[in-house]
Amino acid sequence: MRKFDDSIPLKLLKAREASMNFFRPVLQEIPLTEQQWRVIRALYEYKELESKQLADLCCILSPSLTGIISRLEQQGYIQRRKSTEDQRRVLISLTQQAIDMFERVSPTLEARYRAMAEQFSDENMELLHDLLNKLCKIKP
Amino acid sequence: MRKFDDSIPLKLLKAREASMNFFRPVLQEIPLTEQQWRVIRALYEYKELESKQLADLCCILSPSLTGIISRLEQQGYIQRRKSTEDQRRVLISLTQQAIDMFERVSPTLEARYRAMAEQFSDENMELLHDLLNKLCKIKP
DNA sequence: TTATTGTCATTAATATATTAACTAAAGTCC
DNA sequence: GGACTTTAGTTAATATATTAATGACAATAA
Repeated sequence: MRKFDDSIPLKLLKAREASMNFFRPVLQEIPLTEQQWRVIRALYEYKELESKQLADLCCILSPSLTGIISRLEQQGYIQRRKSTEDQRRVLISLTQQAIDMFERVSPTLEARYRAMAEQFSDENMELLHDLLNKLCKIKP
Repeated sequence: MRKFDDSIPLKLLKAREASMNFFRPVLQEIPLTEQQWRVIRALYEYKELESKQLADLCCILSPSLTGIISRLEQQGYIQRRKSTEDQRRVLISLTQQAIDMFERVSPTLEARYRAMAEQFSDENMELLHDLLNKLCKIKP
């Protein structure tokens, strides 16, 4: 039978942990959680997003996102407004404070990312990106 | 600057989600959570483990494991005993009920795993295993 | 227009993740 | 032996994950 460690989901989890070890210390000093940073990073790039789009991009389920959003709002990092056309939709964007914080912190994280890529090798990096893209497309 | 989607940690997360979609429905019918199954699977293979070893194998932090263990114990799936040499250590093992359940359910999960591997291709599977092993070894 | 159906975000309930603090039991040094 | 340090497991507090259910709004069909 297949051995315990011969499991793709488990290895994906462990590999993610290994990669996150490069970034966690930086985020802890801000302080921001991993998920909060993911949300902020998405909003920095897309400017304004609906809650559902944000959840999909960040791979966070809606009920979790509701809490993350409200905590980030309390910290002054994001603002929300209701869509004028569709009163159900909520549009979310970063505050200037968040933009400033992002631009201050991201160089450090980018440096950590390069350190990780260097240790892993750019070639493996590219290979892994491809494989993960393919894996994301499989459907049960 | 690096784009939002060009992130290894995020892709590892999304790939893991895609792969777990093959197994979640099976586990939900037992019902067991993903983490509970990971613990049971490890114990089925290693027979008896200390809490710390189990945490390391399953990639679950000790405080989380404490809760998972106590819930599995309540459900009659595991039993614990104190080590005789070192009174700090707790040794955990499956009950017969859990062994029976495991042997009943695992064929279905193995079939799902083969379906996943087939869709992804065995070649990609092997390549991904290698890359993830390498990635697990990097240190900040 | 009304009744039906579907969608978006949230709430509720439970399980897990994360960091810090704590307890009990070993191990170490003197 | 006694003070110090370390280790295994747990508890505490907060954040997130997961599924089900809800409320408000929108789209659609009769």
